[in-house]
Amino acid sequence: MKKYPTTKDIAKLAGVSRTTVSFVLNNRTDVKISEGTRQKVLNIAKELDYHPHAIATSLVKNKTKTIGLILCQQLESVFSDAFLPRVILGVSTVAQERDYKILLQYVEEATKKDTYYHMVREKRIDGIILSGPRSDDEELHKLKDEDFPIVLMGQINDDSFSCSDIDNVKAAKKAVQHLISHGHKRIAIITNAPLNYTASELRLLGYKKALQKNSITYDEKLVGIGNFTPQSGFDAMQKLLSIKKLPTAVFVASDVVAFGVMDAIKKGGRNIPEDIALVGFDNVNLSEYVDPPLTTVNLPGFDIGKNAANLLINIIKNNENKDKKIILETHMVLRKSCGCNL
Amino acid sequence: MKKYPTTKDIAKLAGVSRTTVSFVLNNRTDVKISEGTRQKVLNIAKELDYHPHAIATSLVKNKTKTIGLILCQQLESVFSDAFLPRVILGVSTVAQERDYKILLQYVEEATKKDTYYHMVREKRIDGIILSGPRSDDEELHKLKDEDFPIVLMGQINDDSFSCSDIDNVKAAKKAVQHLISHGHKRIAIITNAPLNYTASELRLLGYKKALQKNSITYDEKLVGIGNFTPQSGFDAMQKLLSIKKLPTAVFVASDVVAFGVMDAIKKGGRNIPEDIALVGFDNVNLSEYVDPPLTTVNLPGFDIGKNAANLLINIIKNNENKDKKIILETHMVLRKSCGCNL
DNA sequence: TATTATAATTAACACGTGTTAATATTTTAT
DNA sequence: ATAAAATATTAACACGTGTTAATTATAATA
Repeated sequence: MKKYPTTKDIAKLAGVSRTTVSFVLNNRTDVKISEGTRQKVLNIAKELDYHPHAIATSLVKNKTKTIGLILCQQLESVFSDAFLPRVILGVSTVAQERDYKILLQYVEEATKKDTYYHMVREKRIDGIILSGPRSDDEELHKLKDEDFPIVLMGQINDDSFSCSDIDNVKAAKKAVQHLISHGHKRIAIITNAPLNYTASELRLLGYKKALQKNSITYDEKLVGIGNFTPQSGFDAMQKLLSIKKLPTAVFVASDVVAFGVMDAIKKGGRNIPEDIALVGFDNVNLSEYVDPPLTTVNLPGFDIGKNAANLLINIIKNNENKDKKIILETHMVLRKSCGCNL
Repeated sequence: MKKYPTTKDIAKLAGVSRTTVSFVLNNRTDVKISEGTRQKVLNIAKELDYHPHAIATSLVKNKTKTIGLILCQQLESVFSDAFLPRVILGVSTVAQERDYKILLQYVEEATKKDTYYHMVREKRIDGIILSGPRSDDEELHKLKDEDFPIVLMGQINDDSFSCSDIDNVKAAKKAVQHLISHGHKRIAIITNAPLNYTASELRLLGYKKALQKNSITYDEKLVGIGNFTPQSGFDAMQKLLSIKKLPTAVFVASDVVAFGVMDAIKKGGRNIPEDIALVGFDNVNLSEYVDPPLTTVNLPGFDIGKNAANLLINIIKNNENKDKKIILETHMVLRKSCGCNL
């Protein structure tokens, strides 16, 4: 591989010290450099196509200008994740704007021991964005105790963390309320994930609140548990179809899971929305194209990613409290599956 | 933030030199260390919870143990990318196994000037995996000239690059052949992307080859151009539906685009596969759950990612030629949209 | 002209690590 | 007991940068 020029090379060619070169290249206004040497250095730097050695800079400045993006997920869910690309894009966009790099790490729930904590202790990164946080994550609390900059995408039951998220309770409540406004009274829910996932728990809570507000009694038999995949939705729906008194509507807290649900309903010989109305969650790119088009709650992945990155970088630069929360509002996207006449 | 211990601290506590500490921690077998001091150093390191400073190590070793994952995509296509998560997972899995980190960068086609070339020159990474390479990418050729380790995910018309890919021609040919074996003779194609994308061009070529082999004349009117999104498929299909003599089958070189195509066909009042049979490409997670389930070509994203990472790391470690290619075979996933009776 | 203030430059150190070559210590052979 | 060999340890440098404090060159003032 090619050997690239250093400030030493520039200094030698310009006939000045390395210190002077450093001052010029860093535009230090507090120290006087004659315009002559200044231009000489800049020209030579340009001619050599000089790029500063980021590693060396990191070492001396004790800052890597790199944020860790930690993705905690079950392996299974990765393959049906329609959300990730836009989140990454959001984080990436802001990072690029603000001159940060992204170090990416997948953490598989099962294998996880010392994983991202390592990256921190190795001093490779200045802060982390953690997607899919878990309350029982020891590494997370260890880092928190060491006062390391952290932003969660999602939330846990500890209010002292910064996070970028949506209001899951409100969003779910709104979705169920919509079904109720269509006249439904027997409404089932199929969650996006097991209930130890905070988002899943909160969406279920929103469901309950909507029922309560409309004096509909909560019936545990109408609760199915999804697991990120269409298959899990298919299975949960089949189970629901086997109970005596069928629900007339289902709130599925994930579009991807809902696709499996739709399949199960059709295979069971029922029509959507006539026999069973459906509302999903996420507004995945394909929801518009399934049959019937899926009414859903928009999950602004791009913005969540952007907010997380901005928040983290602010914290790193000490411009922000370490417990600030950015909670986005969501809106519903009305299509045919809920029974709306469009 | 906390101040973490260094080898200096260990040395002081153990009453030995920093050099000795370094020898012990690096398990240098070529240099003799008495078992006593050895244990003493190890114990203290453990007690202090010492982690080596990766940045400092990088500087001295001139190796970052980090690979760049460069994602060249149009912004638009990110939002309907069902492929990315599994690719990332593949790369990540291997990287973790082989003790490498991943530096992620999105490169938007439009904005791109000096982007990932910077990362290289800053010496942040030891090699790159480039997804969505373009033949006219100057940065790419500059890096190549500098002998920098590169692996492409996809291919360009320059045989000297290493790559991890599938045989697009063969795969597309097989897909079209399948439609022909169902008795179709008037078969349209809707591409996954504009034709300056290599994969798109190659799949079209496979389509042509299948026709040729079966003595079906190629008709340009039966070629639609997709653009990653369902919407583009919808539009292209509507155009196809407007010609006099309709095709009886369509090969859509992307499942996601195919979802739009299906929508257009249904809205046009035709049935799949009775009026128009369909084969897709990618085997996206949802293909199984649309109506009818989509017959498609399996695109092994996870393995492509794994192969790319393994290949790159081999190149970095000088265990591999810089022009090695790993081309995976694909298989078809038969469902109902092609007319198969399952 | 001598003195002071200001502008321009640099020597020397720091960051945390790996490595080479030299030195100190112990063991073995004569 | 002494020389030689083997074992154990470390001083000193290197990686490429930023920064402080000191030095030199120039301009302004008394």
